[in-house]
Amino acid sequence: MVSVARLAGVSVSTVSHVINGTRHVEPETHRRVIEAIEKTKYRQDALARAMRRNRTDSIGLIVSDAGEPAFADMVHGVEEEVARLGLTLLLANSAEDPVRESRAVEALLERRVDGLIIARASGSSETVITTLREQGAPFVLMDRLEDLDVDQVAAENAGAANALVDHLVEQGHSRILLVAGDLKVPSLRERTDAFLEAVGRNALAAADQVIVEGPVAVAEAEAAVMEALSREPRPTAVIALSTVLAAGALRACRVLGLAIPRDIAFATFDGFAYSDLFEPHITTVRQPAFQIGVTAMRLLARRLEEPDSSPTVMRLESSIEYGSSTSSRFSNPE
Amino acid sequence: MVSVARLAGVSVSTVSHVINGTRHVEPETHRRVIEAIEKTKYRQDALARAMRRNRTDSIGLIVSDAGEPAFADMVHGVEEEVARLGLTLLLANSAEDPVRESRAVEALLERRVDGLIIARASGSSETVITTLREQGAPFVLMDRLEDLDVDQVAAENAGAANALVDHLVEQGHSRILLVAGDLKVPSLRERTDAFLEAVGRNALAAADQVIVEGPVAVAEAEAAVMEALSREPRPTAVIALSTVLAAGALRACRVLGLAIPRDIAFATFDGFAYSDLFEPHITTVRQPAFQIGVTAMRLLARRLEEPDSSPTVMRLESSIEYGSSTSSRFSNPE
DNA sequence: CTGAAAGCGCTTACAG
DNA sequence: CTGAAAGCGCTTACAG
Repeated sequence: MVSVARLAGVSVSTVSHVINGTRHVEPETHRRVIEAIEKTKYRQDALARAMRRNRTDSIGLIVSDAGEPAFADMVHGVEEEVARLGLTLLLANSAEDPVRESRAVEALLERRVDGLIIARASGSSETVITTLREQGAPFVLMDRLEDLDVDQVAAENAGAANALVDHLVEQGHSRILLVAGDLKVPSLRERTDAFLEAVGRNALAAADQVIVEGPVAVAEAEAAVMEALSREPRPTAVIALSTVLAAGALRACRVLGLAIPRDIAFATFDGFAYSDLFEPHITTVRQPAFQIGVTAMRLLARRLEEPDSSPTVMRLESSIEYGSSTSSRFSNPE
Repeated sequence: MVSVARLAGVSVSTVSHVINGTRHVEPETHRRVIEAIEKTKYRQDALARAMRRNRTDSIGLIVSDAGEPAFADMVHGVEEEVARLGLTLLLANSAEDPVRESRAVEALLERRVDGLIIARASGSSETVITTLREQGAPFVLMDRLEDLDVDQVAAENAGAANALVDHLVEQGHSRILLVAGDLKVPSLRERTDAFLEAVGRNALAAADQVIVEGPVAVAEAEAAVMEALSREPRPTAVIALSTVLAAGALRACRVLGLAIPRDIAFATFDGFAYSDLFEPHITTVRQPAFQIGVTAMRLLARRLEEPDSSPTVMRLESSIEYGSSTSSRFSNPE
């Protein structure tokens, strides 16, 4: 910068003002400075700049795995809104690991992102929230909501879970296996609670329902579902609460030689990419993942503008794609 | 930092040295400093630190879409190695858009990442490379290699494409539709060239082969394949060169009512997540994506340590998963 | 309309 | 073993 100033025969203040357009400078001087910038191949040092401005025009996004379809779409949504606002996105995966999540938060905070969007990891400790608050960092919670007075956005889980159970009951099922996974994850907990409520509302025998709680990875889900489906009387329908759990459960069905829907009905939340192209067509609850991402970024933008506005919690409606996997007519209703 | 120093009754230099363990300090003094740090809830300012050190211990990774299965795995590989090295990863999607790619490079460079790993976007302009070189930023090219004297790593594409054609010929096919996509993408170009070579080697009539060039998005691929499969004589086998192209091609087959493999054989590169769980089982070339990510980070780490070592270009072997989609026996060979 | 100078929060020779 | 001070590359009152 000083060499630019020298070459243009002006002060560094003037160079700074030319670059940032922050005060008027004579056209002629302006031209000389621009020229000098090009000649010296000068690039602004964002670090030094951020240090003075206390802003970086960048925001951080942490999800457990941007490779999972639902998160991938949320990321796309955030990206779209970020681009529209002229900001930069720094993305990090926590791999569902609280330690990596904390590290990512620290790293992003250290890099002075202006705000953070977080889909918290399962065992995520409260210190993450505490850290954020202590630092006074604006943030919004995405997908996995807590009972906290902060900005949050996620899919409306309860209604979809209810509708799914109603659908299965209509198809004549009364013994359902719920592959619930890690109930420390708020979204899974919500879906499970709604499932239980729907079971009661439909007057299904509580003792006939099986809930597989705990598995996180595909292999764990497979093992747990194998076990659950080996007991008598066998459930006649499966609901998996996430893509990973569905993958494990499907693997278990295959190993046990259970055909879908002939031997067992199957439905899932989130589901698989391009699933319309493959058999079986699995009945799937789709959350408006892209829109959730967009909304998260909008909430954050508002928080940045009005730091003292009262927090908003938003729930976006999910929809259900019905497939042959839950059709008792053994045919594809599509 | 100055308030920590005051509270501990020492100089800021001592505080700095305690934090970084960069020189010996009396145990008693050390204790007082630590205490003061805790009492003041002091956090190091990474920006100021980076500014002085000229290092940030972070690296940048740009892919077109971390949501695509192959890239997702490469990202995971990079992440693993990054974690092992105690670094931080900043991830960005280019959405296959040269403008966004440039912006991401600028943003990461401005944030002073120590190095960059890039899977270049399709229309990626040469200025990206030029910028990187001008800045003297260490970088490695991943997945999409160029004829440049820089560190690079990707799957070995030619051998796999050759083997795939041989396989189809063995199954009796002689009219193949290659859904090649955007031939500006080096990996697709390599696969296409190898396809052509294999066609020649197997003495197939060049005029019987159809190459669909151009489509990038799913819908574009669908339209182009629809067209290609509507002409007579119809190809008896399809090879798609990427996940997205395969999705479009499968959609076209479905619209045309072509069953796989009964009416047409189908094979693809990269393929779908959890594809073993669904029908049809599509013959798929799997690149060692995770390992490619790991290797990219290793190459970068070496570059950081030895800036003047000569560049390495690495090719990692792909493998082929054979599925019923290319089985002329109409049965699942698994 | 422009410049000299303070200061952001650190690190690191230099001196003692 | 420790401190005073220069300097990293910027921005921004302050003065003219």
